[in-house]
Amino acid sequence: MASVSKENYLKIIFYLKQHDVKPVSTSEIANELEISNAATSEMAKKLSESGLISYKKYKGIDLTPKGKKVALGVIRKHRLWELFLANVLGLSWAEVHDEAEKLEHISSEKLIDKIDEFLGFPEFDPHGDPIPKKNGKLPKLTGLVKLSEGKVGGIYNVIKVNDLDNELMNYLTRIGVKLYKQIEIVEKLIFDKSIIVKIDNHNINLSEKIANSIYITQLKNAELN
Amino acid sequence: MASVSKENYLKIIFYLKQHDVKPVSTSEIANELEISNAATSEMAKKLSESGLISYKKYKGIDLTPKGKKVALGVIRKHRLWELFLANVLGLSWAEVHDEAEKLEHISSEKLIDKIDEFLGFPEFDPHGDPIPKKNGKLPKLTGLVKLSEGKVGGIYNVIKVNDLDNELMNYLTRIGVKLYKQIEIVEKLIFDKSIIVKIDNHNINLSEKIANSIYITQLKNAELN
DNA sequence: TTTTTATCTTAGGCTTGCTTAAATTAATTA
DNA sequence: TAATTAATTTAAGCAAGCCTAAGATAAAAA
Repeated sequence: MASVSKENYLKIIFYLKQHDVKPVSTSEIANELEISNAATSEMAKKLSESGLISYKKYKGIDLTPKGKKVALGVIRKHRLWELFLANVLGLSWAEVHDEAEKLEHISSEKLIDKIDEFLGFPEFDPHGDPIPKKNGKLPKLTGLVKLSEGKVGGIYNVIKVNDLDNELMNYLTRIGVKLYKQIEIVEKLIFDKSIIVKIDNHNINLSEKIANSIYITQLKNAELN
Repeated sequence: MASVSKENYLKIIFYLKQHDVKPVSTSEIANELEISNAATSEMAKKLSESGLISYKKYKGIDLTPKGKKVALGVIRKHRLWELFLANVLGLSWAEVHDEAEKLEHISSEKLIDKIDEFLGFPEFDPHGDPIPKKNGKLPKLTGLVKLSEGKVGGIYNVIKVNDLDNELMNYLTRIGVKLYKQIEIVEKLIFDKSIIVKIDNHNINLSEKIANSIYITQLKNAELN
């Protein structure tokens, strides 16, 4: 079992690799984790000895398949916890990250699987990021569409909300917009491009700006509703 | 913020003090935590310096009000998590303890309060132990009665199950007996002292032995049902 | 290509929380 | 009360993870 620190190193390496093909440098990691380069070099040696990363002095770091598996496991735990904390326990979207950052390291597989089951095996977390499956597979974000691009009469699932603006996030929470929430587009007003949607059987008017911040995906069985 | 280790010391000291008026000795703590006496002596010095315990060399340890508050906070977290894991996420009664042992140290007050709220501010955990309130008050176990002592027609709440036997616990879980579950006594059979109860609208016959392992408390509004 | 600069690693040190072994204090018994 | 035994504390040391400062290597500039 990797320690909390080791899991965090592996997680960060995984994230840094997503944006770049080159090996990750020790200083990039040090920057992200806000620790010294020296500490990162030391840890690189240890992780390499455990077979979790491949590392050549001065040449940067790559995850081995074993290390990638650990990283994805941690990310899976993080994202499932975020979703659970937000949708089940009602913590604000601003709070869930820090809490999940701790929970991801101490939750057993069994507990995580129970949470996964409780949530109905969701594919995306409150930020719209894909939740790794038990087998390590990452769901693909296909057909990501803005609410403003949906059709009148269509029933959609919220799968991502731009969390750039905290005030917006709080407002959305207040009116009941949360991940996996069902939304029906009742009417699109042409003169101000706002949209009337039905949430929890209430009709609400959302401005163009808000409708552009909510990403949706069509329900597989939308026709049945 | 006390470290994980320090929280565990304080928690154990609190438990050991419950059974005895005398100060707790360092070796008792060492025994419980399965560490050396030397480590305990060292830690005693530190906790004393932080004002969490009162400690005189060779004379044993007592919690200060400050230390007691921390201990009760940890115990509150532990017991709320146990109940949540068992009743909401469906982990077995055997599993919840180890999981809660980790969760208790990394959960924010806010998260715990949300769990408390989600559970409806319960007073007892899956083992029937009282859950400290936010203010540190411990609910009293008054009127603890065995199911076998209940009245025919009475509607009761399960508040404690003797978890001495794992097979029994699993059986009870299977038939739906869990903490805070409502149980109605339908009939008491005299010839074998077994009891027919209604759980989830099903009638089940419980042997005398089982009925003696389930502790109940009368619902305040039993007459209204 | 050589020099300079930027990046990375090693060396030595610190803190937390543990260990074993030795020393000290308290308790028991003669 | 003194001697023995049991309990407790101190001393020295170890591992994990961090730090700063110094040294080594690679990259960029001259």
